[in-house]
Amino acid sequence: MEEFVNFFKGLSDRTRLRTIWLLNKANTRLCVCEIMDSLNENQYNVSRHLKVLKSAGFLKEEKEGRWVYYSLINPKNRFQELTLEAVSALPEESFEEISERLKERLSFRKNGKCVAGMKSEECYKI
Amino acid sequence: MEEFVNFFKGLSDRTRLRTIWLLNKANTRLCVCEIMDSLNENQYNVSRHLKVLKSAGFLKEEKEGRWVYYSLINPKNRFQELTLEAVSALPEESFEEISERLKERLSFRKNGKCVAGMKSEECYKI
DNA sequence: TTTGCGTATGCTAATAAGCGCATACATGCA
DNA sequence: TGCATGTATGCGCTTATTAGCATACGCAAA
Repeated sequence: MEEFVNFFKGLSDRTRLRTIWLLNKANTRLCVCEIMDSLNENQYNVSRHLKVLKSAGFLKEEKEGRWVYYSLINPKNRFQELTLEAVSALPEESFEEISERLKERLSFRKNGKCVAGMKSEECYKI
Repeated sequence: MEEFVNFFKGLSDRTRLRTIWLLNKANTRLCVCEIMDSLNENQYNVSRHLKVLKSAGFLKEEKEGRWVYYSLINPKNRFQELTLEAVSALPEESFEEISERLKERLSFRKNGKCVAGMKSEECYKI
């Protein structure tokens, strides 16, 4: 029971809901700095919310050098599956900004990997 | 956005998640005392959580004499629909107790209406 | 109109959640 | 080995959430 409550708790915060939406939209793993820039949130909060989402069973992480990539776990059951579908069904308009920024941010990848780092200003200066 | 977060917040509490599950299971409106007894929670907490759920957009209420009946609102969009489906997909075992007590409690209705009141002991003494 | 009963709510204390800041940790590179 | 950089986390503060208790509200029957 607590498990299910925690699953919903994961989505009960603006930053976390947007994070899940973003990862679902991206349909690929994202590193912390990419999420930061897409959501326009600072590093430590993104990192902390990612931790919450991970322990709630939404995410898995893959470390790669200095970078840590997060991605959605495949749903373990019908409950998780439907919950994530519900997030997918949220109106696109509510996430336009982060969607735009994600697209821009991903364009800086090289060979499918993040190379831009945290100094997002650098990216957008080019 | 806040609306969606609040929807998930509605399900982010044990009592509220069980309430929604119960109303969905019952497939009919339930009055506060029936929910109390089914969940084995006290009156003021049930009442308060119902208020939260109502303002989050889950429930509607119908007053009838001294009784107030709550029921699930028909989903307004695909998001709400899928979220409620997710709740339905939760494992039955986790809700066995409240399911049993609901069944028992509903058996005390007369003409489909609650007449037992809050003194649940009375019901079970018969 | 008084009393009983189902329901709602104000007050308070306890606990949890979230953020800002500083800093620690880890890894790649000079 | 030392430094730069991406990420994680401990601390303190503020705000939100929840439960317990007492009590108020609303309706109906006497």
